[in-house]
Amino acid sequence: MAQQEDVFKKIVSHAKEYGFVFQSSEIYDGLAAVYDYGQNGVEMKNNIKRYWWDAMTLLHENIVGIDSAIFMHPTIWKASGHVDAFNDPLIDNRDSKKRYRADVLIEDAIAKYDEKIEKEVAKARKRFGESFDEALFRQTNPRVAEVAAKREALHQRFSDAMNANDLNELRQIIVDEEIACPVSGTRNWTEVRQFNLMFRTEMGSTADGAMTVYLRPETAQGIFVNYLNVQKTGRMRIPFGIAQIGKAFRNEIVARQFIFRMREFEQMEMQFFVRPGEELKWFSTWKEWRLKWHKALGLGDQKYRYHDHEKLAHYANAATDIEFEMPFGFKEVEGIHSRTNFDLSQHEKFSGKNIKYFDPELNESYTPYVIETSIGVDRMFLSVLCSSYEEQQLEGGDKRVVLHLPPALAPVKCAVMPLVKKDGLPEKAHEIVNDLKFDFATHYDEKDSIGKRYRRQDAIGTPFCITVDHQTLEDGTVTLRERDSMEQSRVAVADLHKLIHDRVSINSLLRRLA
RNA sequence: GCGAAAAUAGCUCAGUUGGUAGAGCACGACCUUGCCAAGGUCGGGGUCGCGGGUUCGAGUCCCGUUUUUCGCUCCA
Repeated sequence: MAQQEDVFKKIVSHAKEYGFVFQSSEIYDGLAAVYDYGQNGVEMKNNIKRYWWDAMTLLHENIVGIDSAIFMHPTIWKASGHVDAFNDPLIDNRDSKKRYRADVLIEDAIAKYDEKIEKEVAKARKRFGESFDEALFRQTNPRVAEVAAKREALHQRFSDAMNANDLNELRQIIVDEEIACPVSGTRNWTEVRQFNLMFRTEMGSTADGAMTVYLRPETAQGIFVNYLNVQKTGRMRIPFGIAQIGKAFRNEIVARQFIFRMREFEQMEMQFFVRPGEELKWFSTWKEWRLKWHKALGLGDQKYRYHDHEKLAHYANAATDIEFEMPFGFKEVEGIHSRTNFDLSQHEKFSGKNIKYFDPELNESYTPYVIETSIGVDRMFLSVLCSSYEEQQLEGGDKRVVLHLPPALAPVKCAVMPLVKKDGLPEKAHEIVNDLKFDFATHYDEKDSIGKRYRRQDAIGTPFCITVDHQTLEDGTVTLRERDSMEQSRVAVADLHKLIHDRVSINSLLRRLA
């Protein structure tokens, strides 16, 4: 395990050193759990997105894409349940390290006063028997009155603090009431903090006219609220799917492990709309197909496993994760969920609009059921990077660091280099670059020895190196050096295009899915 | 969020009870070699994460803070 963490550290360093991933705002000491993609990272990320997008939209005639806005009507997040899910003032006890909802702690304290009063009342009832006038007793008994006054004062203070959202006051109440942690029994509390899953901002440039809006915590809702637009304008028939790639934002309490859990991240989601009752059939179809998509990359079939959820979210009737073996263990990369008709029903309820689908074959309207496939682009990126990284021991004691990236995902497809930078070889090499660059990301490099240049390309995962030598000038052939095997073959310049294309195109990956 | 550790050049790191910031690799120019990295000469790059404090003097000691990593916790 310690060794694996070492490898992970090296991968993080490598990602920075070779322009894949940088800490955000680094010259200002960074911003927690936010990262930027560098010149090689963005190419690889785009390739991952292209592979997913094409697999979804080109290979399935009943799936189309959309690109919805990040800002959405705030009520959408009430309907989806996101607003209520995380809106609690929380406080930690430093001794037991338990976290509590501050409002619940205070409500318990109020309840204790009520209990005290009830005890007094019960005692009195016992003492006076039949003749006991409970209402009069509650009004006149000094002990009850004292407790009731305290209870009322606390209740008032509490509701004022909650209404004003005054977290300091909430904490002060807990201190003043001498509320202790039920576990440790101590009163060693942290500050009260409001935990919000969603990032908030304001729409409207004047303060009084502004409306609170949220950065979307998932892209799925943009699909749900548009599904009928797409269905009608695209003349889609159930079953059909809508795909989307886009940024999502979550104010994670703990964000860790490099780009695995970030506050700003990118999702690739496809929502598949089906007839009620057929959702589990489609769930298993997508479960299988999505794994096939992953395995086609050739990172190693044994690195994947399903993790079926036993405890299901309230909206789901089946859910599974596709997990990938990262250096820090098997981790979720993609989720496949049968979301029932929960989201669409909620939007129907909150919007008051009829968004049912009319099924011409059944001649009836219904709210479709939804199968969701949701994959994190950044996690996918990390899985590709981690499984591709190798420190290879070569014969003769040499070492090289090589990224065995799936060629279709590699940021640079080929590098062209003159064996020496004289005798017209650089000119010839440039000629080749100027032809290949229309179809492939192509590098030119003439600095340092040829071996060193090969190693540099290995470090960013370039599948092919093309070397121009004196023979090239005579017969129009070059050496084509392959990244993983380091083997070289003599090929004609005229054949380069086809040889490279067959290996590095997204297309070559897609064909494995057919 | 709690606890622990770390932060010095692009990367990996050294820096003595506190006394003028270093190495290797990487980077740039020129020369040399020419099919699997580390030949020569010269050069660029660091207010030692940031802010205070102690001291004649702080990379080094103290406090705070930011970021990262690990464990717990939280979330899904």
